[in-house]
Amino acid sequence: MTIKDLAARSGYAVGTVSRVLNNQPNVSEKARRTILAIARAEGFELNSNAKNLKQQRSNSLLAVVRGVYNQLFADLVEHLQSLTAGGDYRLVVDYIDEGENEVRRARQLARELKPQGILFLGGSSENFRDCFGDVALPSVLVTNYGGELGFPNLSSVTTDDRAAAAAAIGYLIAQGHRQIGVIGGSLENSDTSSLRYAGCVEAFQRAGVPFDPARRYQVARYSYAGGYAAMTRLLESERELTAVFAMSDTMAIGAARAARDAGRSIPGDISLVGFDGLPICGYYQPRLATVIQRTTFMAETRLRLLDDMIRRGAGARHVLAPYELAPNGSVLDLGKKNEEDRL
Amino acid sequence: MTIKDLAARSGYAVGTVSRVLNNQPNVSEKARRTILAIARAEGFELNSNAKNLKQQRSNSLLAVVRGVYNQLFADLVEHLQSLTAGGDYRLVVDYIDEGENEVRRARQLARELKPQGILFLGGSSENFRDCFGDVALPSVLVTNYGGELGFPNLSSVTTDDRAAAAAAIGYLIAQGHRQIGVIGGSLENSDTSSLRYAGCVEAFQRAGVPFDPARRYQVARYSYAGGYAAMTRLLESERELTAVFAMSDTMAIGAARAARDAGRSIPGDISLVGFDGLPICGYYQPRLATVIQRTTFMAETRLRLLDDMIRRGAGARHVLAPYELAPNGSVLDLGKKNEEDRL
DNA sequence: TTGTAAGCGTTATCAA
DNA sequence: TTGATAACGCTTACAA
Repeated sequence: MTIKDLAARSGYAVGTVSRVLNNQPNVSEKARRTILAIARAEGFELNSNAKNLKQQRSNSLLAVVRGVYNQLFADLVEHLQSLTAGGDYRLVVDYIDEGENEVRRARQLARELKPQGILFLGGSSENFRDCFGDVALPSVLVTNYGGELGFPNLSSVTTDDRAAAAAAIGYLIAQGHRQIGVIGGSLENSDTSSLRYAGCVEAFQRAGVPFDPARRYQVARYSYAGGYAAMTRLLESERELTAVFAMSDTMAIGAARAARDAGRSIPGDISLVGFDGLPICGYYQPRLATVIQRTTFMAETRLRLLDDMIRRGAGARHVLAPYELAPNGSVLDLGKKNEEDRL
Repeated sequence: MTIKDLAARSGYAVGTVSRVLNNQPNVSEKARRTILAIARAEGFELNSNAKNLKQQRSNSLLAVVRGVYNQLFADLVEHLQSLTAGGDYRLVVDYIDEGENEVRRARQLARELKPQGILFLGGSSENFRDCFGDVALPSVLVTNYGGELGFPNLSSVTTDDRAAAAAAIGYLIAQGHRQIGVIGGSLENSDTSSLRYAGCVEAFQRAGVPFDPARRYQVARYSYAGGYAAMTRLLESERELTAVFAMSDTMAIGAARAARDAGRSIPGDISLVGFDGLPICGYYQPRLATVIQRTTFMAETRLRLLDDMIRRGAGARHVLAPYELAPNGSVLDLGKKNEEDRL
């Protein structure tokens, strides 16, 4: 079933059929009704390959997700999906491993799919610096700040990772903790981790609390198992630790398991703060203190920025998403505890 | 950059270029080398719209995922993604809400994308009975048994939900529990829930343990919040409950939170068994007993079945995936406990 | 308001 | 082994 068949069946020419199907003007009501009726009866759908070929573009948005096991990305994709569901764009999601180059991948897929824009979930500045140059499509980088890259077609929506991490450390310090470990990603491969790391260091310095990265910063993959392994190493060498900040909730939960397996209680012996604000935080035992990233806001903003660039030719913008520190049962108030101990 | 340009640049004709790019025979080594060199240098990619238009099909597999917040599906999609990553197919993932009709959606998308096959994650027999008739593509239904539907182009890979649920209940009974609640999906909308429900009833009957569905079966959405709400209702009306089986790990974790918020301990007061075998089970506190679904096996089998149907014209097959009951800290051995109490 | 026809980038057939 | 060309289904000028 093609528009030719529709034309034959309706007695109109293909041009008219096409105009009707695309809601264009200059078509008589009669033609519109007749043609639509037949189309509906036959369950006719335009062939998007032919359409895209002709128009030299498709109606799709390409989302390249780097890091398959990242629960936060899953959340974001879900939001994106439901936001685009009714709209003008079709979302094509592609997942790649953390080790791969997301920009090169996007470039290749873009040649093939001719999407209208690209969304990057996760990614590293380095790859953008190296390869983004010849990507001409409007793009949005999520969970990474793209401001200093200076590409005119690359917007970004990201949490202020530096400030957010500093807030997490500040919170632990305010609760009386001084012996604090940090679990995060590799500082070479991950901008996000680097920014959060910088925020941690800043918070420690500001409060005059000593922090020896060589001993107290443990690199891990963003997964339960990664958090588990990192915590195990921390507990072995740093016996006097009273708190740990993990750069993702999944790592924090892995860390909690490791602590318990090592005979430490949460938060009795070790207080724990995560990052992301996944739904599980409120259901974990104890409820997990975390830095909430506003996924709904981020998803909406992304789409808006991208749409502005595509439809209105807007320039690149860089938006910081609000974050929120969520105190919870996984953190013990040491000040209070010491006071009670004195009594 | 099109193959015409490539032809001009290389001095060969488009036909030759096309043959080279598609690894076809009857091309001289020299032509192959020359053309590939230029293509690589220019970063040339075939336009898949034109290709698909011409070939009347694409190289994609369509995966329609029904139930956006289902963590198990996320797991399965990840597996699928990594399995297809290097291969001949491109995976296009589409997420729809639990309320939507997955078959109708697939039919529409199929017209547009011309995929080679369709994967359904989640779905209900009813929709298949109503709408699958005019879907001609090889398809695989996952997490739902499709055997009795009798479509020649619809395979299925599924856990034996009935037996698996019976095993979960049997386990609780073996541990001495007699007052057992069940949390699961709507029996009208979800085949999976219905099968698991039937397995529960069967296990109760076999063991001679009374079970009043009206009071002890609570319908919930497959989410933390759904489990929480269902558990809250259960605890209010059924004070003497000692154990609960939830038809997903997420619901089980929601239920655990509800129990604790109601002042009950896990597993001291309430034992808990989940379903799916998500990674979180081993990290939750206490570790969550569950019925493990073998996601890797399921993902691999699916692809194999689909590939057999596409490439070798194989008929529909219905495979039951192995499941495994994983006992864990969230279940209290009441027999043992009673014995200890006596001493 | 409608019809006609060119052309999008590719594959595949047939002739050379 | 290579080249020329029709065709895939659609959009869009342009003509009627």
